[in-house]
Amino acid sequence: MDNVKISQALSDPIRYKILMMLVRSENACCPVISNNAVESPVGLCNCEIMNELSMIQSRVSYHMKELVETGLVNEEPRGKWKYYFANSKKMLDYVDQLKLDFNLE
Amino acid sequence: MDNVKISQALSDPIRYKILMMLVRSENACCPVISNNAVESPVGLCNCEIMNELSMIQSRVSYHMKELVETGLVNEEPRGKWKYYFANSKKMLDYVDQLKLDFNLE
DNA sequence: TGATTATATCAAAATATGTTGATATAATTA
DNA sequence: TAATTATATCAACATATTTTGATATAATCA
Repeated sequence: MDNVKISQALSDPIRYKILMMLVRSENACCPVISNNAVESPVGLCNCEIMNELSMIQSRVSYHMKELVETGLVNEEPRGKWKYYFANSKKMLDYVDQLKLDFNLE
Repeated sequence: MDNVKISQALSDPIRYKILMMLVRSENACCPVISNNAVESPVGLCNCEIMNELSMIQSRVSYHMKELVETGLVNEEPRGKWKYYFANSKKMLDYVDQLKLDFNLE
């Protein structure tokens, strides 16, 4: 089921942290202009996540791919960068399905 | 973090299904009296899960241990049986934490 | 154009997780 | 008490996931 796949995506501490970072970056009131990505400062690119979490590049790529594949994260290539955005809709769907499956609330 | 551990518990299709079974068994309006466990028909024992899912005994034991360790499931030994109960409180805590971490609603 | 920069992908290795059959423990029943 | 039943645990194996370093691709910059 879809919720099992999403749980699996959330079950890695690095991916969980990355998701939180994406959410925060999108909710920042005054988005930071970083890495020359001036036009659209929301979202984070591979290299920003890499620096933030002190991870090597291929490791970041791997985890971002996992997140994108579940639909929890959307991507948008911009020049030589790739920007990532949390997909709140998907997260809400996950939560709603949990409520149904486990009779919550 | 706690939510990562819980996501990991939910990331196995068998465990996810078992949790749903426990929730359903507890919400049944007319609990089924099964397997001689007459006094307290709610909850499910190892052997019932085993039969229901056609799994060998050690496999069920393994998954129940995982679920109990996260707190998603509580156990109560009764005679030679062990009964399991979904812990809705824990599930709600999980959902609430998701909402906080991912800025939902 | 050539050098640089950002990301993707791959194969190998490391690590973690799940499954099985065997055996152990402990309560129950005959 | 002996046989039966339910569950736990263990070691071996199978499978899946994560990490790494190397190499490839493609956009940008000088």
